[in-house]
Amino acid sequence: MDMRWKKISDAVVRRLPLYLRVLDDLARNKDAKLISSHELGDRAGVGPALVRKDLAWFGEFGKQGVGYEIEYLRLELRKILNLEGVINVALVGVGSLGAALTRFHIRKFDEDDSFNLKICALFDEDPEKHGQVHDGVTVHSSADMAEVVRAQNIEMAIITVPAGDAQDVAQRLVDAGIRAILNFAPTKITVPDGVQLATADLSLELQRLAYYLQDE
Amino acid sequence: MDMRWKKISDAVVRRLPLYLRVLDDLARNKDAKLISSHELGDRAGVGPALVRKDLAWFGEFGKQGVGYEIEYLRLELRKILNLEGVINVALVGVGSLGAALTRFHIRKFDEDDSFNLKICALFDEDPEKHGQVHDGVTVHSSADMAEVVRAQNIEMAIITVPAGDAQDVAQRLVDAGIRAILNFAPTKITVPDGVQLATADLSLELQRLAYYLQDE
DNA sequence: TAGATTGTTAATCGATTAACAATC
DNA sequence: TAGATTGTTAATCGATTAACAATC
Repeated sequence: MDMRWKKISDAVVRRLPLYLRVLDDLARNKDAKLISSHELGDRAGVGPALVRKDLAWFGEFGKQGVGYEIEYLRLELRKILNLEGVINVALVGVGSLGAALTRFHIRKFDEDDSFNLKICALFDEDPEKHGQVHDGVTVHSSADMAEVVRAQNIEMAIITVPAGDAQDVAQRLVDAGIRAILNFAPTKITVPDGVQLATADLSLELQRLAYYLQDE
Repeated sequence: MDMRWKKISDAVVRRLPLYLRVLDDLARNKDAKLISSHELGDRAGVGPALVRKDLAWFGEFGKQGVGYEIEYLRLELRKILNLEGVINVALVGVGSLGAALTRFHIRKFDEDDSFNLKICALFDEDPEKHGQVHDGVTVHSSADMAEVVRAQNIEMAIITVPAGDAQDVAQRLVDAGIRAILNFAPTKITVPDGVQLATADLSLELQRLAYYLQDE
């Protein structure tokens, strides 16, 4: 059942959530039962051949001459992405950004049935914040990280601490058993092999955009 | 003076802010005067050959047998990235996320001399918010967008409105003369040629991370 | 059946790495 | 000088696109 003997490239994995989002939208609106690689590609911003090649890594989901059944492909993609059940997420650093992202996420989780990532614990160094509840989620001491992660079966974490603390927090998360981290702090952090790291570094993005503002 | 006859690939441009950050850090700490492509690469997470090749697109900045002068390369990179002067940025959608990002950015702008992107106007549909001031920045009506953008010489924008409004807002920003947009809304938006779009789509990133949590 | 679209292979394109002459 | 490191070319690697037989 597991098609992953040939390691799938991250370039492919990055497009799967894009496809899933298109399918979720179509399923919600019940516009149609079927979709071609051409239309799925158009909506996701990807070429039709690439859509077919990406999906083919995981199996044969379409019918020649017909296309892909939206609801079926949607469920298969959720299986592939490991999004069938709820995944519990922790957030470390309850400053204004951390609190805002918590609200943003809890809202998305509540409103969107197909969004299965749930922030279920917050951590902060500041003892003043311990016990606070933000959008229904309790702030814990960073000292209790390992314990809370285990007790609440947390698998993923978001880092929103100041840049100087990010590497240290990442290490503590890894020690607590976390294997996927989304880092908002504007600094490079390193994690051991086997731990996945995603970066949301706004400063870098904005600086890149500045390049394109010149001349032309 | 302009080395950009051969269009530089975005893969290259994305790494320049990474190099710049390393150089900014080194310049601040005055650790050394010189750096080799090997060490710069290590600190930026890039191979040494690639560092040299990236820089070579824009000129010859190093000395054989010696390396790169940190302060000189830093200033050259700032020129290349168009970060010599302050770039004015607008933010549209003053919800909790927009407000938090504003605070985050204003703080970084104030604290870090080498960070030249300044949020100088906020926009929101809600008339209740017009005239509010967040971290020293005033909230304007979206109806006044074109006027404020012109008056304050705004070149870049950040979108933090709900997904359903994002495409519409993007179009209005483009109409107002904005040529670089960072989109936080969890939806695909399209912009005309010549307008640069960066995406900070947390849902997609988290869903991608979920993939790597399985098995192994 | 005729038309459409998949899954897959081959061709192309682009990005990274290795190697090395030039030279500080 | 000897050792080190650049800038650049050639080789490799990987990802995307084109093409098409299979088949619904």
